Order: sequence, then C-alpha cells, then structure tokens
Amino acid sequence: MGAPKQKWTSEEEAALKAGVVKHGSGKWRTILKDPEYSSILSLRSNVDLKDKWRNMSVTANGWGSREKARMALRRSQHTYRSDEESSECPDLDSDEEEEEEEIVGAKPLTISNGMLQIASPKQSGSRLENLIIEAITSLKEPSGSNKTNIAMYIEDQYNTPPNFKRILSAKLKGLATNGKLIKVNRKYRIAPSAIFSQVRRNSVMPVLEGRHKEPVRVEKDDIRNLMKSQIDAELAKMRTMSVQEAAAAAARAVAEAEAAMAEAEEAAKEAEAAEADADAAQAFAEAAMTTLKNRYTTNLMVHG
DNA sequence: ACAGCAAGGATGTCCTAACT
DNA sequence: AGTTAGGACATCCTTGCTGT
Repeated sequence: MGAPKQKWTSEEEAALKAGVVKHGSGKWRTILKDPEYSSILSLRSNVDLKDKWRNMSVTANGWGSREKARMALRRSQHTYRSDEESSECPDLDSDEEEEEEEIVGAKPLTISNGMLQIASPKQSGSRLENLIIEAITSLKEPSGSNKTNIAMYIEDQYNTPPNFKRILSAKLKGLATNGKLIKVNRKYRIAPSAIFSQVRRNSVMPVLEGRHKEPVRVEKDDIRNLMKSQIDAELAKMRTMSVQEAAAAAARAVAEAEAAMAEAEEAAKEAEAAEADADAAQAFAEAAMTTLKNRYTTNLMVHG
C-alpha cells in the first residue's frame, strides 16, 4: 500500500464521535471543517472518518470471531452479570465491562425463509421490514434516515447476522421500489401507506397530522403506552367477567379491531390522495410562478 | 464539471492456536 | 519459549453515484 497506516488515537476517536453527535453521520467534511475537531483530525480525510465510523459501528455491534474467541476465553474464566442494558453505538471504549454488557444485552436475530426474525420470545416473528420502520420512526430524523443509521439502530437493538448490511441494503431497495419507503438523498422516509399497515398490525389508530405532504410520524412510545394501558384495562375487566361475558367481550374487541383496520385503510387512501393533491398543487404553483416571471420579464422588456 | 459521499476491494497489522 | 500459519481487523485506495 502507498501510505503507511496511521492508527487512530483515542483523542481522534473521541473527536469523531463528538463530531458525529454534533453534525450527524455522513457530514464528514463538516466535521473536518469544524474548528473544534479540525486540529485533532487534521491528518484524516473525510473518507478516513467514514471508514473509522464504519469500523467503530462494526466493533460495537457485530462481534467478529476475535472478540468471540476472547469472550469465550473470559467466559470460561468468570461468570457474567446479566442485568445491564447494552451501551450506545458505536462504542469507543475498549473497557471490558462494557463489552460484557453488550453481549448480554444483545437480542439475537435469526434468518428464516429469507426473513430476518428476532429470536427473543417477546418479539418473535417480527420481520426486517418492521425493524426498518421502527428504526426510522425512532430515529426521528427530519429528512429521513440513511442506511448507516438504520443499520446502527437495528444492530444496537438486536444481535444481527454477519451479512446483515447486505440484507438490509436489499430490503431497503425493495421497500423503496414497492413504495413502502420514500428514498430522498440516500435517506429513507416511511411512506404513509406503510405507516398505516404497521399501525394496523398493532391495532392502534395513529394521530393524523392533517393533510400534510410530509409523511405522518407515529410516536412509538405513544403507541406502546396506549397499547399497554388498553391491555391493562381490558385484563382488569376480564378478571371480573364470567366465561360467556369474556367471550362476548372478545367478539366485540375483534369487531372493533376490524372496524379500526377498515378505518386505517381508508385513512391511508386519504393520505395518499392528499399527497397527490399536494404534488398537483405544487406543480400548479410552480407553473403559476413561471407564468408570472415570464409576464414580469415581458413587461420589463416592453416598458423598460 | 466538480465535489462529496458510500460502497467495496486491496493490503498491512494484529491476534490466536498449533507446532516444534 | 519461539516460530509460523491462518484468520480477522483496520486502514488505504478506487470506483460509481448523487447533488450542485
């Protein structure tokens, strides 16, 4: 190779991490230009920053065989604590305790019939599509989330297979093609129809933000809280019911869920129609602007 | 056309296990 | 204990895409 390898110092890594926190991942040039980090990262290019960030993400989430071997060695020497949350990604500290926490906190994902599934009993059967939607929703990035951030989110939450990035790329491409995601500037946003089908699976209606061109965002925590409180209330009711009453209540719940689904479907159609309206309106506005500009220029030419 | 970025290939470095 | 082979990781480099 041409240039000799320059190992990253902890100071450089810290500057990179701080830069990403401040400007976001993908803004490598901006981070380099930031006077706060430019002196520390003066020997690095934007590509170096990108590569290092990639490596840091891999080290923090995807455990290579070297780490596995180390962990196996340690496992044989002492036992682990198992009640800690996994740390933030990417992790710069090579602190042993944090490494252990990540392994313990990771939720394994498995591939079955070409679909990515979570092996955790709570969420078994979840598909990669759902995870992607969850990631984009949770990241709450105004202009959408790029592939790296989506991958990092999922890898942070779940233990992913080694070829996860490739699977994710293919899935994102597929979702963008079939219209479930909208890709703008390498960033992905959720198409309204995808949100409604996601919500339908959760049997909860989202709060619509009116006829807006921006995709409707569903607050995951709101859904979770709503579902939990609803379930708690239902369970409390059911404890006091007879078998017949419980059966009747269940039938009513099914009917309500079906009605909600139909309503959601209708709302999805409306949202899509609204989007089309907005596009048409924008096209009209642009045409009007062009006409006005032309008239203005003609007037200028005629009247001086 | 140019700049900036992501993706992926190429290659040096490090680590571990096996062997002597 | 020293050496070596193989694998994994870290970094550099190239290419193609996208936006201005």
